[in-house]
Amino acid sequence: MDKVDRILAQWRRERPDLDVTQMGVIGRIGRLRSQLSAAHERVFKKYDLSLASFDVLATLRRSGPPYALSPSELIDWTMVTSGTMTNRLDRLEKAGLITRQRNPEDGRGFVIALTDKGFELIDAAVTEHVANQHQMLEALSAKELEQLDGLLRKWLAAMNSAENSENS
Amino acid sequence: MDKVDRILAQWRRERPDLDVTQMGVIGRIGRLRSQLSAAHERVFKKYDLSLASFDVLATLRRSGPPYALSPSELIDWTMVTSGTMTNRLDRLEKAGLITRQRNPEDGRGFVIALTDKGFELIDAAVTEHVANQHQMLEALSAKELEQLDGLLRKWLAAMNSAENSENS
DNA sequence: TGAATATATCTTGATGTCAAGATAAATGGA
DNA sequence: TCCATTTATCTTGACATCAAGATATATTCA
Repeated sequence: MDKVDRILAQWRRERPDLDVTQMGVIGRIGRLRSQLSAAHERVFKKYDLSLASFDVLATLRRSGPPYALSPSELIDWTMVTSGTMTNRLDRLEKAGLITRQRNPEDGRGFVIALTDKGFELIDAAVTEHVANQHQMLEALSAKELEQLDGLLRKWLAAMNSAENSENS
Repeated sequence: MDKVDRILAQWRRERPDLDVTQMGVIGRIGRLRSQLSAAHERVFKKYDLSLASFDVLATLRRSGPPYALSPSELIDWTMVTSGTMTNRLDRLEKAGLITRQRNPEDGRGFVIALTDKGFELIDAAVTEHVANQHQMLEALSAKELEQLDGLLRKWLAAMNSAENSENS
């Protein structure tokens, strides 16, 4: 009987007309996400990073040489708004982790690139990050992990197609 | 091959020394959460609510008569800081959805209670909210739902106990 | 070629959140 | 009784985010 179960029990008492079966899974996703975020932040802080800055640097790093993308490409990967990305890039530039140069082939755009310092920082951080994620999932067996991944993948695919069919 | 798969593929190419198996599940939890939030907000907006205000009103509603709790109790249920709760209560009070009175039995504390308007609003909103959650999970069968819930529950319990054993 | 439209990014203003510290009241001994 | 500590809540200041609008450049097609 965890906190989510207690919430469901309260609703069943107060609103027996509602079927709150789905609320458990959805509630657990939310709680899990915030626990996972907190666990992630502990590693990020060691490198003076936030989830926001890690996200951008990691996207540049895994894109491969020359470790450079446009703000628009970064927006696509990270799924934030353009205003948020501008703010993230401002901070990273100030910290000397990225450079921001006009795109010579498109005067509207910029090229965001990792500096050497940025490359080294994210490379070290991601190593520890991955080890940390291993720990977070220690409680589940390989089989359970695979099962969970399958279910989440299916659900996510359905959510995405529901969202897309909305604006048609 | 969804976006998460593409991210893993990039890491495997760029950092073959890392085992990124766990990153898939964790990434999907995050993406799912933001899709679910967005889907929730669509209903909340119809009632001029945000996730933040819905959260507080729903906690009061499901606590049962007299639909009143202290800020501390609300903080426990919603897992936000005291500063965040003060801010949420300020807005809800201004909107006439709750009242905030000194606790006659403890001069340090307050009693937060639903107004009639607040009660009616949250009761209508939660009805639609639950129907909305049904839709979000349409893609999974009852069996899959149960399986998913079991895995999430196990994982969450492990994360919680890991967190608690830290501060000991 | 020029005007209309589309695209890339930045700016602005409002919200929501947290951490740390302030304030006031309650409680627990000496 | 009275001081030290604890508890409940609010305040402050810094961030991060989004939506909407501004700006500048590119593209399209009449």
